[in-house]
Amino acid sequence: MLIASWNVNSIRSRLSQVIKWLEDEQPEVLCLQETKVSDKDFPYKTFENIGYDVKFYGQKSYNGVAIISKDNIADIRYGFPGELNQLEISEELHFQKRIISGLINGIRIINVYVPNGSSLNSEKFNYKVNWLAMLNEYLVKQSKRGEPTCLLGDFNIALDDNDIYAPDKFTGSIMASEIERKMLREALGSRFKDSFRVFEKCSGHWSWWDYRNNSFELNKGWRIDHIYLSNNLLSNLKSSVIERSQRENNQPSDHAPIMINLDFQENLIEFEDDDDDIFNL
DNA sequence: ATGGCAGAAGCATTCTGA
Repeated sequence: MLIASWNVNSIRSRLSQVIKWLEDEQPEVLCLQETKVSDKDFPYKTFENIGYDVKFYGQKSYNGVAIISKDNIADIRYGFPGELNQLEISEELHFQKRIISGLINGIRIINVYVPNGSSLNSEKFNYKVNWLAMLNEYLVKQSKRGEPTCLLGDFNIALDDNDIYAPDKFTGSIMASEIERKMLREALGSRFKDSFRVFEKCSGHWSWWDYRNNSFELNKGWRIDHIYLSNNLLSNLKSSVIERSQRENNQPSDHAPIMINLDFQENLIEFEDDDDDIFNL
């Protein structure tokens, strides 16, 4: 079972590239971030035409997440608990669509687009810190359910110095500060493992390259897109890769897709739903 | 310290991203 994640930086601009990639790679699940489109304008039919189910949670211009799946997506959660049922949010608050979750083949998929945070002394950084605290709470609840869980997306955090092309230049600043790393580590706890680091311990593997300064050509990148697995899925993990070649496309996203392969031939999932629906209050 | 590049909104230019 192939499960992938891709920050596409506008699904409408990247639609043909994403469709081509789905047809070539045939993943069972692809999670998108930064779709940058209102739900009423999401191009879901293009995905249905090639055999994928689509669930999306977006807004005009900014943010937005989606789950694309060959198999049925059940028990969908839009946003954090209660978020969907809040009254219409004012313009100033600029309500941000950054998390969507669903159950696919017995696996809980949690797709996140963590705020960037701009700079450490900004109001946006406070928002990022608060958002990570909400994610922590969400994941604590999730782990109590015992479901096999795959947490993936654009985290906008390089957890380790070897996730940055020039750690001496960036460690301590936005996406690599001690407070962000601490908060993400706490949210992950001992509950989740970074699938990529199961196989690859070295530096030099990036998922994002800035559009500016010839960053891709110079291979100046960061690894800020991650796929985490709950411990009860680790024995099924066969590979975890970054699809770097997609960054070479014409008019590419600034992120490359990332993808894992889970094999259930030997270890079948056994999980009983306890119907304790703490997420839909 | 600032800008580089790209996308959306919307039609000139600003805002946002990372």
